[in-house]
Amino acid sequence: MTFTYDYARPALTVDCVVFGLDDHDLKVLLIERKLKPFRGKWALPGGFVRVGESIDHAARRELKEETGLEKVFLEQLCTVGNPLRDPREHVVTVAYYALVRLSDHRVHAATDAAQALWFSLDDLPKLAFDHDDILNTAHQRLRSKLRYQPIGFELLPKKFTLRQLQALYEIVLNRELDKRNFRKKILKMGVLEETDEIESDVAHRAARLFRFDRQAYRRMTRRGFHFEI
Amino acid sequence: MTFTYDYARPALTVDCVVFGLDDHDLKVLLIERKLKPFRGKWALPGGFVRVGESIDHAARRELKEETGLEKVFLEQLCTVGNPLRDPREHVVTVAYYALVRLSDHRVHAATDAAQALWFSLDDLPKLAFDHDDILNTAHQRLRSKLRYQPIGFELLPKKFTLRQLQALYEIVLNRELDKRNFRKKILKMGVLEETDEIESDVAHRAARLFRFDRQAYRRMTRRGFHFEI
DNA sequence: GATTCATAGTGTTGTTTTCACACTAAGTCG
DNA sequence: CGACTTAGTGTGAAAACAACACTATGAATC
Repeated sequence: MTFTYDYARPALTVDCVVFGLDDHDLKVLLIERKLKPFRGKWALPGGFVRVGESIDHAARRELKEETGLEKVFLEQLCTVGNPLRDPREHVVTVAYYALVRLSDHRVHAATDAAQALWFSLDDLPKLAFDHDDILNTAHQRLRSKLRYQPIGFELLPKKFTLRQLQALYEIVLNRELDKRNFRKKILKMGVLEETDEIESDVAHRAARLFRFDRQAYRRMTRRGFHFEI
Repeated sequence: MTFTYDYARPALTVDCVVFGLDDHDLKVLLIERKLKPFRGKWALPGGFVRVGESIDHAARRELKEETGLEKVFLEQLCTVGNPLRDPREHVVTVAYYALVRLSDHRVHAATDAAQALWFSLDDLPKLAFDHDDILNTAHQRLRSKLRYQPIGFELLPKKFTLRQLQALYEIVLNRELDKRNFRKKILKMGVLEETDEIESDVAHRAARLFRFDRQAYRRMTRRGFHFEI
């Protein structure tokens, strides 16, 4: 079956920059392409948008199909449509970025992906298409957005210690923060709820666990509160 | 002539939210649609992306064709692709926003637009498609971006008084600012260059004219400087 | 040419926020 | 019980912010 239109149309795809955090590193999920063009090269997971599905849906679907990831925090990044970015024809792609904690997800390649692997951000292969550019844009966006939106909590367990939270900010922002100032600042905001639990299985004094209070955050946001680290 | 593909493709369009500033008001440029669907309704200027042109180019081209505007500051806003947003078929649109000073541009409707008119932001008609949503998103983005990127200068003449600059911020941010604090803050940044001219044709003491020093701004940005009003 | 009028232009002070910095407390491990 | 590791806490100096009112200049009017 084929589809015929009165005017030529660019193809439309979605691509996902998935950031994953473990205890020390920020990584990004890439797939090895099974098909031409760029067969055997590493690329962002993604694929064609189907008629009748929203682009957000397409992004989630492709991410799940190719890497097995689902139910992740996913946000639109930008759309790139240089007509020469794909050697075959004019392909416009809507890029998304996602945040996950590595320990929560097992990835497994499927469909058009020969492999799906986490790469450290400072040890990346050359990517297919203009995916390097997209990845850089996503990394910058992650850094700047982390500072004024509480998206970092997507990268942590439900309950976490302040030390974990601080480490997250230090890894993504790539600079050290002062422990006391950090704690004062984040606690004063009132978006963290102290639980009565402490971490376990540590070989030293256990730290208190906190939880992000999304309700409080939303309430405060409506009243003009501005989150910022 | 027709075009045939193996898989169905959504149509791809661009739409522009053009903000215009006069001395007192922030306005937005709308066109009256000449064609179905929503014939006779007001909408954002925009149209189909052609194969072989970049999406930025498509946005500029459509804006010029339908309203006569060209050489404006134009930046990508977001992409919306709900399959039901257009009653005809699945149409994905890349939205842009633009900033102009009203006095610099005469608009004139053409091609698919029966009229092109500036509307005050608090007196808008109901728009075609989901253009209300796009417009709201653009307005929010303008407000927040104005604070931490020096895009406001796009809305002023090359040389301007500090009073004009402050008025711009007050109009877009919709709150009053203290004259002395505003002047101190913006001058201390060092991104304004004082000219040796003063404004003319005013019936009172004339104010000094300043110019935005883009070079200085770029230099400082590379060194980690962070613009913020 | 004196007066009026409108806007330009300027400083100070108290408050808040930021930043730099070091020790004690608690729990584990041997 | 001593050594080790991380949790948890406060203070002071510097910078940024917010609130606030008067004098200076030039044009217009009489």
